[in-house]
Amino acid sequence: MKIDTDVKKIDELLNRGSEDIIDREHLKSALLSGKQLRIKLGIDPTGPKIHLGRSTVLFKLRDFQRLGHKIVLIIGNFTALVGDASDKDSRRPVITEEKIEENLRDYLSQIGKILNLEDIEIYYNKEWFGKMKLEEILKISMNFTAQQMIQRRNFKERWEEGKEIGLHELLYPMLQGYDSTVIKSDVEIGGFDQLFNLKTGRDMQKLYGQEPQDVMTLKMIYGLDGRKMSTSWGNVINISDEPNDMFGKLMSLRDELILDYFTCCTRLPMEEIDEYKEKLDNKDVNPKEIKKILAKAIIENFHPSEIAQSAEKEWENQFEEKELPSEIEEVVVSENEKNILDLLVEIGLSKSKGEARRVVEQGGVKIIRDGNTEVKNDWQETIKIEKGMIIQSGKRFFKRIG
RNA sequence: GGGCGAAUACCAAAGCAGCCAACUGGGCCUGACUGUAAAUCAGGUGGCUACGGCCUACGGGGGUGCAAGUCCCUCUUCGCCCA
Repeated sequence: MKIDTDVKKIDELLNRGSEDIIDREHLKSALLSGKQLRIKLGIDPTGPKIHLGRSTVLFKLRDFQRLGHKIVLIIGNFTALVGDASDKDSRRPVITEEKIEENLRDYLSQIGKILNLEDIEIYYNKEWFGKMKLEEILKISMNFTAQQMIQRRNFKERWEEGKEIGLHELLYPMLQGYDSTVIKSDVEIGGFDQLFNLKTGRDMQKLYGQEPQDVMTLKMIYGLDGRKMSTSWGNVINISDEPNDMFGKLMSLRDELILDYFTCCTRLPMEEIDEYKEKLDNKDVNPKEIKKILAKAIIENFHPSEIAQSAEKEWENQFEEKELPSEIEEVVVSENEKNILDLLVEIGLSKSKGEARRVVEQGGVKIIRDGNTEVKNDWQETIKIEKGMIIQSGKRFFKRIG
């Protein structure tokens, strides 16, 4: 494949959404040289789903791929057993091998939505680490000191706070760096918190007599609520989310985050994004309209554009026109009448009667019959069950009696 | 090997015998406002209930006592310090 050395594209590649690049000049001239570069990304298969926050590196890889460079994925099925500490302030639980296998299957199909998997190299680092001898590991370790490893910010913090740091965690950057020597990477990219690991890769390559890779870390994008995007916070958008769902989540994004999302999670031209920025700054538009464009653009990364369109329409109907969602799950209730709390629990809108009672008392439950909406706030009420009636709990949850 | 300390609900963290289904903050849920938001405000956040209460819960087990997250014993796990 021919390597694209268009300066404009290369500049965008280097600047868009990136945080640190070492060594920037070196990387730029490598990209301009016309030589095919090997771009490494290490993947730690600890969770089954890829969220938007973690997808930014995949978009960046795609940029490299589209210029004709070779993507090399390292599946950290060995290092996952150790557990990288980059994004945790306390020790990550060690994950079982079976679990890793399980996650892995899902992973590739999700990655395939962004990258062209036909033209990619994939390695499992268990291949080499599984066979490595203790002697060799010790030899490598001799080249690093505890002080060096502990410099890393989150180790330092944990050290100072008296939190534990597993000995194995100290080895992690070294192992990740060793991967780079095996696959002879020219560039390694990673999230904003990967800088230390990536730099260790440079050191390792030097030790092995290779030219050190250039490294690029990407800006972090925040979760919906402005905190770091993390599955355990529940503020994530997974790239496998249903389009309608994804649209709704993106619309509830904080306004301040709009531009970052445009930059990092879409590939709309920067000129266009700058226009949006200007409009937002001048308060020329309702930010809502810009968010709609964003939501569509992000969905189009993963789905055909008709689907993004219809997600938008669905959202507008439901939230702007206050119409019912076009698809409501049907449930069957055998009785003719039922106490409202029992009903809510039975059809799955509440997980206990206590919870149902709270929502009812607070006016969150509505019954819709023939287009007439009735708020139910008496928890003792018995509801007559009719086919086709709709029960709504809160703003977002609906069930239809079938 | 020795010493000390900790384990509380989704998370963090109070409580140190009765007023504890457990302060407070975050999260989450509901409502108001709004741009669907964010911010703000109000309410809620174990289960069941004949709405009087009842049951289950403060790492596990055992004990003292009318009464135990709260005291004692023991086990487990974790942290810190000394060697």
